[in-house]
Amino acid sequence: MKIATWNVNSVKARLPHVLSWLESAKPDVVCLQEIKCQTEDFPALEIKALGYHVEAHGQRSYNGVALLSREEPKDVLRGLAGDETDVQSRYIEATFSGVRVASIYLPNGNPVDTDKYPYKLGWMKRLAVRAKELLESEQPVVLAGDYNICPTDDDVYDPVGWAGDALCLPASRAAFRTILNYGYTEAYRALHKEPHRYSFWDYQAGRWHKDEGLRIDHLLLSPQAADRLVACEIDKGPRALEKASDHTPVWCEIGPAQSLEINEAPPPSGGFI
DNA sequence: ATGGTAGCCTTGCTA
Repeated sequence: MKIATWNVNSVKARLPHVLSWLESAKPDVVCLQEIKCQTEDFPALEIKALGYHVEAHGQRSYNGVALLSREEPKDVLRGLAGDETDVQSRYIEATFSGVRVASIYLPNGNPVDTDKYPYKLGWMKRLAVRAKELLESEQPVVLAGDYNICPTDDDVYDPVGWAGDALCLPASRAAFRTILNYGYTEAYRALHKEPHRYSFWDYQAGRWHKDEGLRIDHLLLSPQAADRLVACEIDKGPRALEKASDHTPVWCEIGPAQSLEINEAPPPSGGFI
């Protein structure tokens, strides 16, 4: 089961890239972020024509998340609990083949001396509560999305220059580690040790061509999902295209559920002599 | 060199 996350920076502007990537990469589930349209304006017809179900949670102009899937989603949940006053569309969750999958667009948090940063940390606290609830369900869970967090300096092209940014501040990284410490596995880092592999390159200052990026798009796996993790890759292809999003897809492959049965050898025969 | 790019349905905001 191939599960991908991709911040598309407007699903309408990126529709041709999304369609061609679905056809070439053949993911089973795609978590989209920054669809930047209201739910009813999501270009679902074109995507459904490729055999995908669509569940969107949008808003006007900003944010917005969606789940695309080969299989029909079950138990779709829109929005992150814990703050009834929060009107930003940043969270959607559903079950596919027994795997609970969330598409997450975590707040950016900049500038850090405004109310945007406390909003980010508060949102992460609510996400941690939900992550813990899901863990206690003991099902395979994949929390995928644009976390707007560089987990370590190895995930930043210029750690010194970015040290005071909301994506790199110690409090941001600590909030991210809180979720990992509950028992989630960050799929890319579990399988790849090499530093400076990125999922986002700013449009400005030729960052893509200089490979000066950030790794901020992550897939967090519960133990029941991590036990089945067989691959995780960053697909840089879509970022190289004309009219690209500033993010590129990251995907993981979850293998079939393992049987608990153990093929034991017959018990030793014979006895005391 | 204090810039630069992209998308919104705006003429500034967000990233």
